[in-house]
Amino acid sequence: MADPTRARRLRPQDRERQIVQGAIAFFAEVGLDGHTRELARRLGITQPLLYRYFPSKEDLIERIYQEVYLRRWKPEWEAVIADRGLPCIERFRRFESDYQRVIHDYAWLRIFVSAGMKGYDLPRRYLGMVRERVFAPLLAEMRREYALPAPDALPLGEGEFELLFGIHGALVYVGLRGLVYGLALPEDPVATRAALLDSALVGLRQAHCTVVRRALEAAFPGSGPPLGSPETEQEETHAARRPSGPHPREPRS
Amino acid sequence: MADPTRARRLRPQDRERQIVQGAIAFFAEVGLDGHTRELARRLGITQPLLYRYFPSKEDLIERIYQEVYLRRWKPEWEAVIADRGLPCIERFRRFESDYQRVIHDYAWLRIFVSAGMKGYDLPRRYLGMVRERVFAPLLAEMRREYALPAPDALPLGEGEFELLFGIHGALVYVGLRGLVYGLALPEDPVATRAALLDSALVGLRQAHCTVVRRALEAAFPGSGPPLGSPETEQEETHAARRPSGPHPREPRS
DNA sequence: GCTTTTGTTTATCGCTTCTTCAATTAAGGC
DNA sequence: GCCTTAATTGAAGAAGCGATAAACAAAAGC
Repeated sequence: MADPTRARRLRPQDRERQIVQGAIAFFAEVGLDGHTRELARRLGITQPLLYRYFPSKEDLIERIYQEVYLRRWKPEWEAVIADRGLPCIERFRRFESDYQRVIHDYAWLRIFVSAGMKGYDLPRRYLGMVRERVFAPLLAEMRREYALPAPDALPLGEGEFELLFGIHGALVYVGLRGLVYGLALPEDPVATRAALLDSALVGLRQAHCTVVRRALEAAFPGSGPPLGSPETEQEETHAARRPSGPHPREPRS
Repeated sequence: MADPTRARRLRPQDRERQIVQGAIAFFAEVGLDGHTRELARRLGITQPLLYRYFPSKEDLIERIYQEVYLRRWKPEWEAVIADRGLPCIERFRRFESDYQRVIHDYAWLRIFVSAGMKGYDLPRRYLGMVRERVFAPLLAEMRREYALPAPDALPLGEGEFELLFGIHGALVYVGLRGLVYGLALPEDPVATRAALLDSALVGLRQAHCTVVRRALEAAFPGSGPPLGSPETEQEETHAARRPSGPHPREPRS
């Protein structure tokens, strides 16, 4: 007879999938400190059954990493960066547009943050991948497109990465505010991020050229004419003017 | 005789301060799920002594909120926003410059994130303060400076707040990467944020005018000439051109 | 110097944690 | 319908949690 308190007998493959999916939702909600007993209760199974499928809580979490982060990484992201049929700005726009759509996810963001808080190195490794596989090649392509020195002549600088991470962070923050800090999400987060992204991309080329030109000047003082073709030579960026700029200075730093 | 295993007898005032400071460092490191026994061990006292000073763990945490967040809020932040002797962009620059210096702190950021993960409403309330006490008045001042409709004629829109939160988030992300995700911090985080901020501020006025003009058009279709004086009438922002822009479109959204 | 006050610890309660192992029960093959 | 296989559970161990009460010990007052 059907005992409603007893879990239906499933094929191991199905049970495992159920556990993994349930664990993702559960740990996303309560953090990686969540208790296995509570997880089992939510799944409608007993707690020892979890240990039939995963030798330890840590193994289960490792599996979650595979499922949520490594499996959702798209090689296309690296491909679009290399696509010389598009301007670099557009390549970056497409990357962020899709990347943010993937990570703007309750489980993705919250487990990522929880792992960071617990000192696991998943977030460090993952963002390292973004940096090395996406941002570094992109910056090289931007150097090329903007007629700046190649990375082997002038290594990619921290400031260049920060330009990309800055835009990246602005977009991630939309999700953090809603999914971690508990504020109301924008009515249409995708459109919000798109608008933010477009608006930030406008000044990227200019800022990149400025950063590289300054690094170049620091490395080879007084060498040659200014590099990097600002094809629409607008006003110099605020940053460049600041030291002797027209704005009133702060009384005390 | 001095028993090295026994805690020195302190004035309650001193002991309390010691506990609070120790608890801030401790919970920042391990998260708010940290155990009171471990906290006591680090302080060199016994665990029940904590309960002499704080009736419960929750009370101790509440005290930490006072100390780390409410006490560090600066009324000057609201004052600088109202200072009509400065351009709005400069007011915002000064606010973020100092605000980020305050929150770019191991304990500040990590306890904030931990509280968010645990569903406490501190982060929600705190960011609500930033929104209502800083961003809302600033947007009103920007409307004024840029000759846009006042908020009582056209209420502040989500998109305007997102412009400010976008820049804000880009700066916060510098700290998150280092203090939560475990990546190497920039060599000089203050300079990094300053550069990021300056670079982002360049396009803010333009973007704000665009957002408001669009909201205005949505509210009162076909009413009058374009408002908001783009005194340096550069190219329209990418965002505005996008729907029929010259860039190759993505094959499938 | 003795007493009073109070900062601090020892011992413990009741509950929960992750994990294990033998017992139980359901499904599949013949 | 029985038997084999294996999915699931009950019970329990060892350790840990927040919190409490009584005992101890160091400083302060007379």
